[in-house]
Amino acid sequence: MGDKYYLEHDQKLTLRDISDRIRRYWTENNTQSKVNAKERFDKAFRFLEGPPTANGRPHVGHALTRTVKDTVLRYKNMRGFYIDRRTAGWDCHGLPVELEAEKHFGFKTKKDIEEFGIEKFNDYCKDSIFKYINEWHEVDDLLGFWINQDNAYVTLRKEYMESEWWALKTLFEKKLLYKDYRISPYCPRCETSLSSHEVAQGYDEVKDPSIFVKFRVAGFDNRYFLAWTTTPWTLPSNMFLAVNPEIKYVLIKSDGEEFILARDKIESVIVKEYTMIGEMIGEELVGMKYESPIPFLETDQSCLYVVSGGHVTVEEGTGIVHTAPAFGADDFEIGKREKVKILNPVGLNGRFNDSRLPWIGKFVKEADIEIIKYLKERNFLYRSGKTTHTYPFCYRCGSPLLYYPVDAWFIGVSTIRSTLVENNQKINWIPEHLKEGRFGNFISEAKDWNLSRNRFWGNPLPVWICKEKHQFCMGSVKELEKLSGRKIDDLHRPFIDAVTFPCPECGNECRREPFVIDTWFDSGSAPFSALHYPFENSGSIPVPVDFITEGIDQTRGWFYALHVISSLLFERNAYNNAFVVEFILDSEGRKMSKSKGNSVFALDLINQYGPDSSRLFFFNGPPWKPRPLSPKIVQEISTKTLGTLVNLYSFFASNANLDNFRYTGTDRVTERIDKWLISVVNTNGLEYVKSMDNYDIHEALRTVMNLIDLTSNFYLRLSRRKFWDEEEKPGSKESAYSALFYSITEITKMLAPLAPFTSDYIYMGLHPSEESVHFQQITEYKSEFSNSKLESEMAIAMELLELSRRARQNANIKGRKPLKEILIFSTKRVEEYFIDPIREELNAHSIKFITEEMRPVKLSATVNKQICAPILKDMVLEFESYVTNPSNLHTILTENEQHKFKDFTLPANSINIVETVDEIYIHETSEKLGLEVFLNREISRELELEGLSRELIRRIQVMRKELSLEYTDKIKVSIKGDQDIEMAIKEHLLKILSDVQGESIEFVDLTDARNWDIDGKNITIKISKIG
RNA sequence: GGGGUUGUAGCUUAGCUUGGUUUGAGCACCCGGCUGAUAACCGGGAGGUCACCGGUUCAAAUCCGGUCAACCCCA
Repeated sequence: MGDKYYLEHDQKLTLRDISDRIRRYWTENNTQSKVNAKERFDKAFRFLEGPPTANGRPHVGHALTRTVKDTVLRYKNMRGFYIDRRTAGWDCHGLPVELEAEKHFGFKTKKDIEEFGIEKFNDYCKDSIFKYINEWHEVDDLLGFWINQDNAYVTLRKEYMESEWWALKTLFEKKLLYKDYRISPYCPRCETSLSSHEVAQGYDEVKDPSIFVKFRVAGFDNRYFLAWTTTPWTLPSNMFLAVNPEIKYVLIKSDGEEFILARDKIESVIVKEYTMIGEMIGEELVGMKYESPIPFLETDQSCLYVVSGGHVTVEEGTGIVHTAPAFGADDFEIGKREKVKILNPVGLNGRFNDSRLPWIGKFVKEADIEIIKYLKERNFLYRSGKTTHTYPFCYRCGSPLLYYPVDAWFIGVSTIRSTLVENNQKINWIPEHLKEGRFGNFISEAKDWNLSRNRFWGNPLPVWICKEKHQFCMGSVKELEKLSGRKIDDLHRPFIDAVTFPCPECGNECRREPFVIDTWFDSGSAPFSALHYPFENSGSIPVPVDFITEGIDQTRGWFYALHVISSLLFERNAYNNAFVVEFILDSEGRKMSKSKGNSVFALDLINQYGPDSSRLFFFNGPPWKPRPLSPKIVQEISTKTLGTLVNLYSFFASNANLDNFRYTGTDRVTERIDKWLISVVNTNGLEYVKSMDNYDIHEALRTVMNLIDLTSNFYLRLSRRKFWDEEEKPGSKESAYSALFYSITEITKMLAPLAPFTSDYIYMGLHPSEESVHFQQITEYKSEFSNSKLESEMAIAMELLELSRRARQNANIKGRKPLKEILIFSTKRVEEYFIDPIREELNAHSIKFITEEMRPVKLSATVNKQICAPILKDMVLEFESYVTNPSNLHTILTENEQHKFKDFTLPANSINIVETVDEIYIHETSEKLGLEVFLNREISRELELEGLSRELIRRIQVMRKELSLEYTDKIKVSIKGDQDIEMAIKEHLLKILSDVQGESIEFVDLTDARNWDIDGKNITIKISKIG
């Protein structure tokens, strides 16, 4: 026996053990950084990591995106690309972090935080964001996510924040960063306005009051405008009623009162009988004065009249819209148009704060009931009820949001819509439909971005204002230091708040605007801020990066922020390829959520199944379709792919070591079936590369799985005897070993980006002198390397084997029983050598190819009486005996168009030609490939005995295995059976002995022998090891 | 209310771009077989209204229109 050149696989080693071993190896050898060493490559692929916040545990969704990232990057390495910016990143700021901190301290309001101290509060925030960083690192390490953690970018770093300041100043100078007083969605608990994408996350169904309110027309005792609202608390702030100038309105009389409302709404609004008094269009109502039903907030301004509003429809309500400019975007616009100072009796905490109101101090939503009661008592309520609709809540704390007028800073995104759309054309979206679908639609109607947050833990808005409203945006730390004359170490609040300077224009003190910026601007700035651009790395514009991937929820989050910021600053797209994945569902197909308790953490997944199995699961089907996480599926894909591959390797290594085989190249592949395998590898390799280049990773995996299946379950199944029998002809073993080696090597390379641990284990086993599969390049497969002729020949062999098996089953002849003869007929050209690989499986003494005439079928003719009876009448019987007489068959067969009988001419279909297969043959047909097989079913005594001998061999082998004997261990065999058994053994003694490594067989019945049943015969066998 | 995606066997899915055998696999199930690599494999069976309705066409899972359901996004 030779030395063990190829690593012998220990069958007890689990996939997990393998990954642990490889992980250790990578760490010890510094493989990760060596693989991506810049000098190894001459081209680059630029990546950008989307930064998570590490204040929560990583779950399966994170494992999924990290797997996608890693797989793509490893593949690109193996295609000759240096991965630029393979660097981790962490998102640090923002409301979610603050909320965790508030929870921790038990704070209820912003005041609590201010009293506690912003510095201490922010310190806590800063500490909490890396609460789970160790678990994130552990997941990345276990999963094999090769990303540089040492140089990770963190959005709270001074340099990072400074780059954002540069960006903001750039926008400020282009007048794209501006302050405005606007209605914004506002959380009264967090006391801050929110951006639209934050609002989007918090819609929920809610029951609200639905009331119809009477507004008395000025100068009439009994005539009212009817308006509808679901927010009674806004009624004290009513300043106008809005009508659509083009809609038809009516004046009606009902129950002694007169009402004005849209004509189309009478039926749905008016509950009692009514009479029509008059009809008009909305325009005629404009300007009419009315009285407020809740007149506490009297104002000397000109208001309380009807205005026109294009937004008014008849879909809901009455066609007359109660307008409180303080509490709605449309309302606010009307207030602006009518040039009024808006009435806002609600404080920033969401409570009434105007002493003229009886509801002072009440939270507005809680005042609804009392306001309804007030209206009712004064007969201003036409009717009331409840309605269910969706309403926005704060996505973090759950408070209902108010639409509230606040000072805020905006980025003028809406002005660059066309640039956004243009740049989107340059992006390859995976899946494609996002481009024109969800993402495309969104950017084409992009709104201005509310950037400011009235909060604490974030990058402070770098804008200073003096009391004359002169504004200064700082574009760098240096600039601020120069103006303020102070050294600035920390840009965070509260330190930055203390920095003031005299206004360069008027000399008054400039103070910072008290906002922090939306944390989405942080992560959206990553392409340049992570590089401290342009203060450092200013050599080239940092966008676009080549590849990013995140979950579908980031379409309007990170993908959007990146796109907008890059378009604003650089007029470029931020990324060339955006790979968007869907959620992983639980095993029942439900969405995972904290509240349902069905979330799976990344660690649990990896610990349960191991890294490679987990990774492969993610590519079982397209990752952009939501898929359930079920143990069965993970198991299945793991066994099929990794299990089979490991066993392929194990088979190769143990046999190659025994035979002292060394791979030197595919030029030693000489045998047809081995060449076939090489061709199949190449054909599948082409498919693989095509799929991977298209980011169809799941299709690439399917291709590799197919290749593994063909290699293992077809090629090796048919070839394995070659690996342990004596060589049939010189070089045939080398040929087989070389082909198998080549196939396994190629498979490991293709699989390396997907299942990096197992692949590396096997690759290094095959190549003891190589450092890692991850240094390798994917083979340049070429279509001219595929031998399609050979592949289609083998397809015919495969089909023949299948036909034979089917036929045996139909005739109830098991595969171990040799057949006398198999006849093969094909309409296509089939050479005898096609069947060489399957000859043994066919198990027949004779296999013959036959021509059509040789097919063992009998033709006979019968009469189709329905056709010929009307023609022949009483001659039918005579015709029948003519037709069925075999001696006339030849004549009948030669007549193609019509049949002649006596004086009659009969149509072709008057005679049916029937084919009967000779009964000693079993017949199976493949129409697809034009193949027919005929299996001779006669089993002679000779065949019977040979079959029996194989049955015996099989049983003895099972017993050898049960005793865990080595291949080389010799045994002696004791058998007791009937005469046939003894005869079979005598006839085939040498074959049996050599197959089972037996020294001798004796016919004795031992008491401790094992009983077997072979085709109804009772046999006892005992084997014992010699020596 | 508007938009997007999906719908093929109990489960996971291929085919749909470009219409053309009887919708193809795997898992699980049943029957049979093979087996010194494999908890693997092979053959057969059962299991499909290709969500539904209509249209175009000689021909529709595939193209078109509509409906329904699930999920997601928006308002």
